[in-house]
Amino acid sequence: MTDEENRFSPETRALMGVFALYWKMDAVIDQTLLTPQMGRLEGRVLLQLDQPRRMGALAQLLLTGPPSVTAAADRLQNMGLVRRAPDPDDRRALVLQLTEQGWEMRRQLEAGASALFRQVSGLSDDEIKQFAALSMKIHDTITGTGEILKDPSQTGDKE
Amino acid sequence: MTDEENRFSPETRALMGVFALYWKMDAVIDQTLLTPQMGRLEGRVLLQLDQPRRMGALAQLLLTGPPSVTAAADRLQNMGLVRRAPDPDDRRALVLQLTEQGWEMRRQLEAGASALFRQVSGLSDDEIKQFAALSMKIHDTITGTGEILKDPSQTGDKE
DNA sequence: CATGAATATTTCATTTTATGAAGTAATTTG
DNA sequence: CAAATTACTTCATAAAATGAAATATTCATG
Repeated sequence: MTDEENRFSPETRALMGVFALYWKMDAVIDQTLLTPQMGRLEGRVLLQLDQPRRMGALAQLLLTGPPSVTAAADRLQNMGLVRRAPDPDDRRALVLQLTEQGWEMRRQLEAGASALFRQVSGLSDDEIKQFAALSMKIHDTITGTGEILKDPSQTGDKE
Repeated sequence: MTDEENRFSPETRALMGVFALYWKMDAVIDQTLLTPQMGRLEGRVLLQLDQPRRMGALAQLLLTGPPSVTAAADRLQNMGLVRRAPDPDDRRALVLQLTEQGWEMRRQLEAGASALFRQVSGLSDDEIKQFAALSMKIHDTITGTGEILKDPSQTGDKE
């Protein structure tokens, strides 16, 4: 770490790397890994579908509104990557699940992103492991709780 | 780390955390830290303006096209947060620099994001420092080189 | 030093994408 | 069983990204 960079707080330094990494990955993934008919949101939906999920659950996970999920699901369905199935527990609801082709696409996406991460991050295998451990901790905090903020209006309910 | 999560490669685990963190931060920042008239791109421009930068340099840093930077600069200028100044080295070029108000806004943004990071990451002070060190390494690899990819058509030139 | 090619930015038209309000169907409440 | 709520979709609208062309300046070259 250079002196230049020491003037930033640890939090800021953490964010600088995360943001740079995300934007770089996002741009390259969009250009190389995603088919032209597939936008960023569709990619994110694919990644969340490691298990069947309800449309509403996806909207909540992706921090977006139901109409966006509907649109993304439509496009993915047209590409044959996902299928809408009725939710046995609630006949209003639909679960989105990957087709065989969808799994293949998702696998490719994950593999491509992993390879890209190695290239772009420049970390050694050992550093990647360290980074992964901390990163996973963050992941669990975010997905596990969701209600970190003090303001109750921000804790997941949008309507 | 749970057994559940062990089935993912270190690279994937690294990315899961980074993506979750980014999306969460992005959403909350947009809702709370940015003024309504200010979009995500404007926020990113502000963060890059720790020093005056040319419009083109910003486009390259932000991985977007010149028209987007022009539009963002227009909006920020209308809010009184930035100023366009002629580049002494090249009369075609303009450098964008923060006004006093812009610095204040940027400071707020950085402080707000840092505080938010503490909350959502759930890491201890010590873990934050570790994470920051690795994260900064990634940051330097990305910003320092830019030409990591093998394919020459992807190494920064868009036209 | 004049001319053509390249570069920096902007403008404009177009397409994508996100957002909000209303609509339909099913569930829950009382 | 009626009213209120919830899940999803549709549609209209607003916001954002993208590409092509225009202007001004610089650079390369003969």
